[in-house]
Amino acid sequence: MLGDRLVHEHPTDGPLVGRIVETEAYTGDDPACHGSSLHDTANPQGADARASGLFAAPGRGYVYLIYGMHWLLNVVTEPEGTCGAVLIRAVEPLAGEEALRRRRGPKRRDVDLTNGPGKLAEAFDVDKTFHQADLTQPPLYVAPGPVAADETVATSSRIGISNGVEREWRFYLKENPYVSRATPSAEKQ
DNA sequence: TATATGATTGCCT
DNA sequence: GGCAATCATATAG
Repeated sequence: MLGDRLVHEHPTDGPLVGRIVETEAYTGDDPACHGSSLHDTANPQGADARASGLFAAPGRGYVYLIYGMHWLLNVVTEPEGTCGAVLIRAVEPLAGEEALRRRRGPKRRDVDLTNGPGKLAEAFDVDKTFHQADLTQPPLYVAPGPVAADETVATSSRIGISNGVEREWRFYLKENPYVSRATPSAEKQ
């Protein structure tokens, strides 16, 4: 999904477009995944549990409120009935920057608009509205895009989790300045 | 029904 | 570099 475009045809701010430069993967047998407990135990398709969205059909949105203040945007990737999704952690603004900046606040630097999962969700006006929405159709969708020849896809362990840390399922474009800097040191290549 | 915790960010020292 | 904000979901009583 790196290089793909995240497009939000916003009703008042016009088209907002970002290039995906950082992602993380989560699946059902992964202790860091919200659906893993369901995977092991109860009925996975339980009606309105938060994590049930992870078992939806591929291409659906999985939007999750973390720490009571930030929305994280995921795209469900596994077949219906299987738990799995990709977290979009950072994008590079391609269009609608004025709107992104206005929503994020006037004193944000360019890079600070979208270089984190909570930041990009706020900038793109993504919230629970898009939970389980179809991300192959407007107003919010992902369109295929290229990775340039001079760009390097790097991997590392995932950020901000306490389980499954050993899995290096974070993918990002190494030279891109819009990749989140995570917590200080633990950057790998 | 009550309490603990997290796929984060931003403001504090 | 450290910590508070704030709420949906999970787990305990």
